[in-house]
Amino acid sequence: MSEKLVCENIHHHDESVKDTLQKLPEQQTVEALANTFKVFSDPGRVKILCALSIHEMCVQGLCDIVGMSQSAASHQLRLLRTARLVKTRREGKSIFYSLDDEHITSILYAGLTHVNEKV
Amino acid sequence: MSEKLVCENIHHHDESVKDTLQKLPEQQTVEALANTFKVFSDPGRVKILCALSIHEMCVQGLCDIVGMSQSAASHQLRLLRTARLVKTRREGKSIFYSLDDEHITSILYAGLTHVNEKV
DNA sequence: TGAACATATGAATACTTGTTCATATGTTCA
DNA sequence: TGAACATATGAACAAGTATTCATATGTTCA
Repeated sequence: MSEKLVCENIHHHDESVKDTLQKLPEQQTVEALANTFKVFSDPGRVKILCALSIHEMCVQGLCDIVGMSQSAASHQLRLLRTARLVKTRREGKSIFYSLDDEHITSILYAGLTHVNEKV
Repeated sequence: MSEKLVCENIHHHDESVKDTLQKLPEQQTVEALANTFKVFSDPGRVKILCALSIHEMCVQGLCDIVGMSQSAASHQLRLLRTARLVKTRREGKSIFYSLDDEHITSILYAGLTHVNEKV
């Protein structure tokens, strides 16, 4: 495909590539990683996750907090559920959402550290 | 007032919302967070970042590693540069990319931990 | 039972994003 | 200087995504 682009003086350049390719995570893992981060890539969802890292919350509450319509929030919550980032619990008419495990918080924190540094 | 009793349930809900709203990061921060994670939400970019966490690399090398066209890689690299996740260094005709700081690796690791757990 | 409430879902739409193609910029070396 | 190489960029298009509107499901309580 891109043979034309392959560098002529291959020596150390090619070595680095080979070496790096070996140490790289598998394609499957890379895709799972990207998919995980994709869930964190929307302000609404981040806000939901932050809220849930403080307190479990019903859908109405989350709507109030993120300023989203009930429908929009519900769609996003389905995404979060599918990604196994949140779990639910029914209490009467309401359904309470909470984080599925603590890794989620540590991902948020890792991001926060970066964000705070760059300001 | 007698209505207070009726409102008791709502209050409980409302209290959580109020409390959570206070503890929540600012809107600005939430958006910065989401934008940061958005950069990690593409398999190509994740692969690039993983590669750079192992070794600095020129564009050609990155193309080989991620299996992207030169143009596509370059566009993605601009994104990474704009997000201040990578920095560049020129050496002759080539431009070498490397991670801008170590937080990036820790974000990747936080994600990896989650991904590995869910398998 | 049915009315009121809480949440979920499907379809349509407006918006965003990644890639490609063509071309431009910048560097080296003969 | 010009030819060859390395990288960057703009425009266009295809694919993905978030929201809205309308409606469906499921729960409680009178």
